[in-house]
Amino acid sequence: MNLGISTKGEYGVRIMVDLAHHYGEHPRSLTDISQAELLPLAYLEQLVKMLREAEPPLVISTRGAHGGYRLSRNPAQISMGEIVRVLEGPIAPMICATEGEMTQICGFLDSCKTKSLWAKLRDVVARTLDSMTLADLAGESSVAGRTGVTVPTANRFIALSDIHVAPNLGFALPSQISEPGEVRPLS
Amino acid sequence: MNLGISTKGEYGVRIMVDLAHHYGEHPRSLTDISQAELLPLAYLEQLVKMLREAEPPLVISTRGAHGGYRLSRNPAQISMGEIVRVLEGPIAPMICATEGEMTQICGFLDSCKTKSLWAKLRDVVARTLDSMTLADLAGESSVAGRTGVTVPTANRFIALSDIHVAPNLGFALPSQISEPGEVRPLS
DNA sequence: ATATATCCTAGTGAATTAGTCGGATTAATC
DNA sequence: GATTAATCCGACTAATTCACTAGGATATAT
Repeated sequence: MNLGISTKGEYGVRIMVDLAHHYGEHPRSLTDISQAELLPLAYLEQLVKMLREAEPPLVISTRGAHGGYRLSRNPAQISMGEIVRVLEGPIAPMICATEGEMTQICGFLDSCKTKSLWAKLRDVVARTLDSMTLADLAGESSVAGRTGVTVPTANRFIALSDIHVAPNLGFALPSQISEPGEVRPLS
Repeated sequence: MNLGISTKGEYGVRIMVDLAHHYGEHPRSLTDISQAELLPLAYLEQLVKMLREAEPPLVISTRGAHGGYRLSRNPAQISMGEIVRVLEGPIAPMICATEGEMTQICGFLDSCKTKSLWAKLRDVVARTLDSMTLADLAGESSVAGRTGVTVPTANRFIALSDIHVAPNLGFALPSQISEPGEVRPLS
């Protein structure tokens, strides 16, 4: 079981974590990222395209020499759920349990009693991903990963310009499982 | 995103739910199941083979005319996690986050900071699947059949619209999310 | 002008998926 | 004993997806 996370999702998340580490600096080139993460450059180009064309976009590009990519937002305001949805599509254990709409498709089948299982699975995954932000992941030191100790140094990367925004404390998530395209206004 | 649940897992679970529904009766043939569930018989044969050869086995077969399959245990003692693992393999978002052992493989890579995300995802999925039994899905207490005592069905199906269409759920999120959690040594 | 980037489309070998097919074996019933 | 109904078993396959690779066009700092 691979949980549906392909290299698209894996590499894409690593790109975003890398960019989060360099948030506020100059644009970071894919060449640098591919060397730092030991990932094929040409493949990353495809993935970063998805991140850039997402609505709303997750990264912003600068062309030409000394160009590259940077996050479109503060890392604390980019949830892992948003990233994964852009790269892997809507969270769905199977076709009849796609996020948002599944009530109808299998509804006529008595035999389809497994719906609630897949729905629960989907919701639990969605909530888990939506409850973590890029800042949570980027905040972990690599040493912590080696020792196995998880150090969730919460919410670094809060730029001064972002202070007026209410910080996301990671609880009481809106769990907006409805539409990936819709922006949560972070009320 | 398909969460790694292929038709193997989907059909296999439906076989098990079907068998749970006929628990205590005669062996149920795959022909009956395939007609009831509208699934290809020859394909189900492959899946039921996995269920039968699992250690410990999930179904027991009877050959010859009037033969078929029956559950090896009471539905309340078969967790959905056990079924899914048999059909889909160990629960793992990706290779470096396989159940049980993942501390080592990517540990040397500074870049691999996404481990905790996939580990959390894996744990939350495993916990969800392990917390549900066939009896929960079949919608009836299996004890009732054996003891003769009629047990009111406590675990009725939760309508999917209740789960994800409602704007807010009105209750606090389960503690599953916040806990980093260790892997449950699947029993 | 050159080097360094992003951008864009297309192709490709390997693997997986979701089955199908043909037949062998076993057991109940006529 | 023959027929029938079922489990068993291995191999084959079309289609799709995965994980890239190739080759260029365009944009920009130096």
